[in-house]
Amino acid sequence: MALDDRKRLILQAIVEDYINSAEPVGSRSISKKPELNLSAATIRNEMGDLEEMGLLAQPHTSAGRVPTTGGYRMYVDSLMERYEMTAAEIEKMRQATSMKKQELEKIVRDVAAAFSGITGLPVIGMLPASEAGVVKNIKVVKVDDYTAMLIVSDKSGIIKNRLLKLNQDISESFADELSQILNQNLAGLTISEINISNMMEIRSAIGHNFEILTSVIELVHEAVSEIDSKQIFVDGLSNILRFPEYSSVDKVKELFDVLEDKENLSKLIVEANPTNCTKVLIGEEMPLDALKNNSLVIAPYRASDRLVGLLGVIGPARMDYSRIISGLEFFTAQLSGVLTKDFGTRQILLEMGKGDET
Amino acid sequence: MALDDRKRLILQAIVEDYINSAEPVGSRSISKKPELNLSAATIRNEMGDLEEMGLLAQPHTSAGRVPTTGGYRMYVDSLMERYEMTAAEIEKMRQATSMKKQELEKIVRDVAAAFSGITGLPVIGMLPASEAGVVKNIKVVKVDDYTAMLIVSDKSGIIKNRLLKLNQDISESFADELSQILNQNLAGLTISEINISNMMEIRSAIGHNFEILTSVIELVHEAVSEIDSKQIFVDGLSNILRFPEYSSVDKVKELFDVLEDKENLSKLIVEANPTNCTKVLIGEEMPLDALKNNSLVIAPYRASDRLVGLLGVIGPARMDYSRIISGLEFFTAQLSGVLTKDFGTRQILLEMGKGDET
DNA sequence: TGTTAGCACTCAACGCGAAAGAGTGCTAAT
DNA sequence: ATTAGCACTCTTTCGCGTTGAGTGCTAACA
Repeated sequence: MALDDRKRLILQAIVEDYINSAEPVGSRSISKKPELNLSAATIRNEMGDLEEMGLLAQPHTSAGRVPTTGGYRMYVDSLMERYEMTAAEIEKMRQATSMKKQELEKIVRDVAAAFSGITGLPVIGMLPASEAGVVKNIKVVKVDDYTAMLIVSDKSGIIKNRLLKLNQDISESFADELSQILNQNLAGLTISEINISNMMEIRSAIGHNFEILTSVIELVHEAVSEIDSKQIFVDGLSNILRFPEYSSVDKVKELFDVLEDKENLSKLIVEANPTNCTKVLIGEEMPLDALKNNSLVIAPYRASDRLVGLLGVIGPARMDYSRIISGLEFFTAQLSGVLTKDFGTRQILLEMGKGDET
Repeated sequence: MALDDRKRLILQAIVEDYINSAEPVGSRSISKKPELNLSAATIRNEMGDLEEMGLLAQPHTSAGRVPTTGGYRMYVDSLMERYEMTAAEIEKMRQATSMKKQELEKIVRDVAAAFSGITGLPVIGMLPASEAGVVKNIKVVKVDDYTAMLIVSDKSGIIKNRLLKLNQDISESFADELSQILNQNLAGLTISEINISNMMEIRSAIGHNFEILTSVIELVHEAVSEIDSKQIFVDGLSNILRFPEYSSVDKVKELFDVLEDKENLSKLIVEANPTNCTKVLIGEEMPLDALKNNSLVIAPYRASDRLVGLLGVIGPARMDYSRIISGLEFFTAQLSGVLTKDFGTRQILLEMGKGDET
């Protein structure tokens, strides 16, 4: 059976009506729309056809129709119109990205919060996973009496730091010396290569003050592993409570359990694999059984053509795809723009590492 | 009417039964307990008395009794026995605090997560609010080509840092120069005192490179304001979904709305004001109407006698006070121990500031 | 041949009342 | 002072008829 223009219009109308109302839509309410001038009976016939094609379903015999996963898919792929963001939304976005010159993590979190506010849905953010986590440079800086800061940068330009609490005061020159020793021994190594044997070497190089060394190694290791693991977070989780889909606590718990488990969530995002463009996972397309009634829209953000991280929106399958997709693409584009601009031509985040400096 | 020993025993039994079952407890189930050898009828008489005293209430005439706020209060203040933490719980705690030598924030977050795991309740953590946020020392360190790190420490020893992305490479000596200029102009000032006029002064001191300066000032301001505002966070929020008290989404939303609003939450915590010991707010004692069915247990943690921050547990009024209170005191004591030990005799966090060094 | 009005049919949702069950308060006996 | 017994109350549950939205089918119509 062919999906002619009239069927397409009807399907679109049904999907959009359902997205708004959350209630199965009947033939009468569609026949009332002025754009298609048809009686309820005709609509009913068409609905029957659409159901046969697997695009619609009935919760029960005497109910209206509800889009199936396939129906939403058809809508998203070829029916819906692009939503234009309002001036207010654009303004909100601008504000979230205007506090420039910050760390990547803070920028992304701010953007996620703003987007969650606009969509009224939870937003998932993923920060870059570095490649291999190769230590490029380590620096120890005296900050205060009894406190030094350890700054580790890796080859991909990510920077992590840790405070180092000491039992005794150290001189600035000792900090410099320590920096040098650490760099000589650890620069160029990956996290897995930093182990007891390096530690021994460094210990002998220092020759004294064993306690500081142990702490330092511990902290370097910790900082590097943080670089190594991709970070993931969720903002605006409680937004979903507004949807009738989550009127039962069991449903809420099901979703929360997935979203609070970073491991699982990370797997989900990676499986969605939005390598180079916005990806939409609808209902039954979701890889986790617990999420079969939800949808995920996810898109990458970049800094001059290189993938940096991901931003996603999760919600009921009955979400406003048009707004969400347009919005997400707008936001990731903005984010990419900010990152590309702010971090200069030779990207701080992306630079592959050339010379060392200590 | 006096609260004799028998009444106390009965009240205790009722409260504990209700904490376990979440259902109004009837006279029969209490009379079955071997420790008080009484018939249901006798228990009923006593229950009537306890109700008259405002310690129990009936949801409706033919239901069992439920503790009132006053009943819980009596239980917490003078009836309950101290819960002894199990070896497994202590081990979990030990692990959470064993990754020492970290930043305060990370330690507290780890402890909160561990405690949330043990209690199965949301845990609220509050990090120190500094006094006035006086800048003690500012340091600019070159980290990488095009990147420098700005490290601001305040008089109370809190340290914040910001990455500084540059359009051009800078030399280490320029970073040092910048550090010196910033210190000369900003050390000793509070956040509100750092404004346009200082900025002008510094600008004239540098004499060139206006763009870097603007960013630096912005970041200093940002870092100092972060010191100035107390940080607050909630861990394990989804735990509450397990309780029948939150079987309706409205109830969940009510609680979530309060806990997601950091402003409100902060006010709540401050009003609870657990100045020097564990404080329990029960049901109607809660300052917010939306929380009249919840309770909050909150306790301070310290570093050698000086208040550092707070840790709290929030949940239904029907919470296991004995476990929660014992656990929280154990945890805050551990935390205080770690902080006191790790940060040396002259506390890094608490030191009032003596000399400067650049 | 496509469209529409009419109508019987289906099924969830709602409201109502009877029955069950848990627990109480009171009274009288121990 | 305690307890057994009993009438009473009130929620919970279940069954059941009613309602109403919406369908599918058929026959009339353009």
